[in-house]
Amino acid sequence: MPELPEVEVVRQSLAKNFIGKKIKKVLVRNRKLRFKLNTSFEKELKNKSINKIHRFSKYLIMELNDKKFCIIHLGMSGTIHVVKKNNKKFFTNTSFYNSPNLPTKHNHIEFEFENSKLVYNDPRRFGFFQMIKDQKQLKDRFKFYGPEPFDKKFDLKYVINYFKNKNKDIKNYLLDQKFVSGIGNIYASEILYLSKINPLTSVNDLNRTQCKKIIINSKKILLNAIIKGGSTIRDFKNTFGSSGKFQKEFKVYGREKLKCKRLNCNGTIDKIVQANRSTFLCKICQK
DNA sequence: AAGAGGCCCTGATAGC
DNA sequence: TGCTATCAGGGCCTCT
Repeated sequence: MPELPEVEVVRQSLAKNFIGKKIKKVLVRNRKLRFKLNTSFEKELKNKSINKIHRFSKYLIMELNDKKFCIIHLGMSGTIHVVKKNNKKFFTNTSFYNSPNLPTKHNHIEFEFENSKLVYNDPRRFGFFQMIKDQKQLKDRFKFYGPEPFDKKFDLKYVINYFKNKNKDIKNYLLDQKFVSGIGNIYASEILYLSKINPLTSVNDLNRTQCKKIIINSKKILLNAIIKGGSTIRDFKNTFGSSGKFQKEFKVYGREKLKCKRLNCNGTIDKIVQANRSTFLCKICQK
């Protein structure tokens, strides 16, 4: 679930709940995430307050009052849950999980605040937490990442220039974080569908108009997803990233063999595989 | 340098 | 029912 829009929705929720709050205790149940958690992790966070919560691409960046940062990546299956203290069992019993959306397994990391808890859950453990010691190190951490779709730098000149002498499929470039940051497998399909561009098209063969469309539609799709995510998540008071109600209306993703939603198109959505990942498209209206 | 492929890990689901 | 195979929204690393 976590592409840029989902991470942004999580960021907003975390900001609402934890800005200015002090981390009283850090509990780590499993250090073996995507990267093994440093032994000093707990100590570096204990008694620190959260000044701000930023986001870059699919990364959450917690800015602490000692000017260090804690970055969080949700990987494929990471979710963050907020548990409020008004649950009686909160600090007295480990089986406090009576929030219906909070899993009982794979809750690897918890930050305890005075009146609430942040719980990090991640079955596949492709996500990670990482401490960053200062602004400079933070900048270095992301120096090989391309601009976000919203970034002014992500313009026609940048795109055309980047595609020079390249010949991968456009779908793969949308997933390439060095080119553009924050787009994942779902929205890559959606962006190309909206742009009426076949995902198999080599970037060599894209004209200016098509490049323009990709830029505009990347912004459009992601912004819309943030708005939708924000509105659907509002009903979930303590839990973020829960499945079930967190649905979006995808035009192509997951719609294999269903009818193309474009007006006056008789096409059927196909599923193909590119670089070992599924791509959904309508071969009739995506040329 | 660019591009292809393997791999980290668990859980849900499909097929037999 | 229970086994095995396949697939999942990410990104890093290695090899060619």
